[in-house]
Amino acid sequence: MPDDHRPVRNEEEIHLFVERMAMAFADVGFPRMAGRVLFTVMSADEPLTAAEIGERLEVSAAAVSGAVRYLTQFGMLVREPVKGSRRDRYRMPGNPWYEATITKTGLYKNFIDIANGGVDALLGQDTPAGERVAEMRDFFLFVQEEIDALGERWRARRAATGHSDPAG
Amino acid sequence: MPDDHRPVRNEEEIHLFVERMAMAFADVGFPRMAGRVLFTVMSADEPLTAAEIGERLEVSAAAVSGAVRYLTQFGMLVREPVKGSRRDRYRMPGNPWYEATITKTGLYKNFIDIANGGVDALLGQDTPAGERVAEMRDFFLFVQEEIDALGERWRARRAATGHSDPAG
DNA sequence: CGCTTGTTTCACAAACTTGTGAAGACAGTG
DNA sequence: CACTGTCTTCACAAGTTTGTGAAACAAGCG
Repeated sequence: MPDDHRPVRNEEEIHLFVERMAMAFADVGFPRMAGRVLFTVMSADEPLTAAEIGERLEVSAAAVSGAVRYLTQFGMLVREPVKGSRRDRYRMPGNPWYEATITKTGLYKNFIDIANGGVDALLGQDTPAGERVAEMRDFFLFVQEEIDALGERWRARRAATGHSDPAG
Repeated sequence: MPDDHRPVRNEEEIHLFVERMAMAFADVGFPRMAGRVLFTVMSADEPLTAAEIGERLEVSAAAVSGAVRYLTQFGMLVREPVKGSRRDRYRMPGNPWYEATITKTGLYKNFIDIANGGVDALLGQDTPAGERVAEMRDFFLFVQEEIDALGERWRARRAATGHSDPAG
């Protein structure tokens, strides 16, 4: 028995964090179960198997299967076969997914394109309606550009505070 | 009959814009009908009555009622009683709602708070899990700060290109 | 090879969302 | 003070989403 004086994990509080974070993500369109799985793995010190994820969340294997398929598709989760076992392990990628998610998402790109169509349909900016839509488009355009630049500043800041830049 | 050579509105295309924009907003959690009403009013040159909105969208008065209640709550739509009539008119506010929506929304604030709870639950940043969650929190914190500053830059830019700063 | 264990797929059930019609409330008007 | 036109509320129906259990599938092991 190792003489281990570290405090033990408060699984209850951790689970609360997982559920809250997943819900916050669900509120902005992220699939519910995918969020729960994602943050379960994130809050584990070791990579987890599908069965372990299912246990911790008390959900079916089917639900886990669907969620990890979704998550690995976008590189938010990495699947690792375990040598000499049928099980796979799941872990967080080394490159933080949220950075790419926020900065590369093109969230506003969609708004901009549609708003552009609106300006055309409204015969340019010479009407009150056209002017309003054009202004909205310009704002989203501005935000999109700013957020593109933001990713660069974040990486610079992290490098300055002594973080490496690991790959997934 | 006025000798008016302006091209006429292509209502079909305009409606397409309304529906697309509403759907794009719905995809990020905005109520579907509220979006349709919002962009219908936005693409009208004159303020509209509830009945007119209902006609254009071919939806019930009940649906319009619910949507405008939602929208006026957040100042995205302004309700104006019409003198000598029981009808109200709805128009876009002078202060563009999207600016406040994006910059003041505290979208990331929520993530930050929850992630903070996660770091606590994970006993600080001394574990792999705690470190991961803390890094995510720091990123959202960074983004939130940047977006706060972004609003200021946008207003400065608009002022420079000769826009006034009207109130709602 | 068949057995055992773990994963994926699929049809379905439960829960939730969303918009409707109908009834009710409200405010000007004659 | 009833009438009329407008807006709001409410119960419900239709459509979605979401996760489950069961069955099919896959892969190591004896």
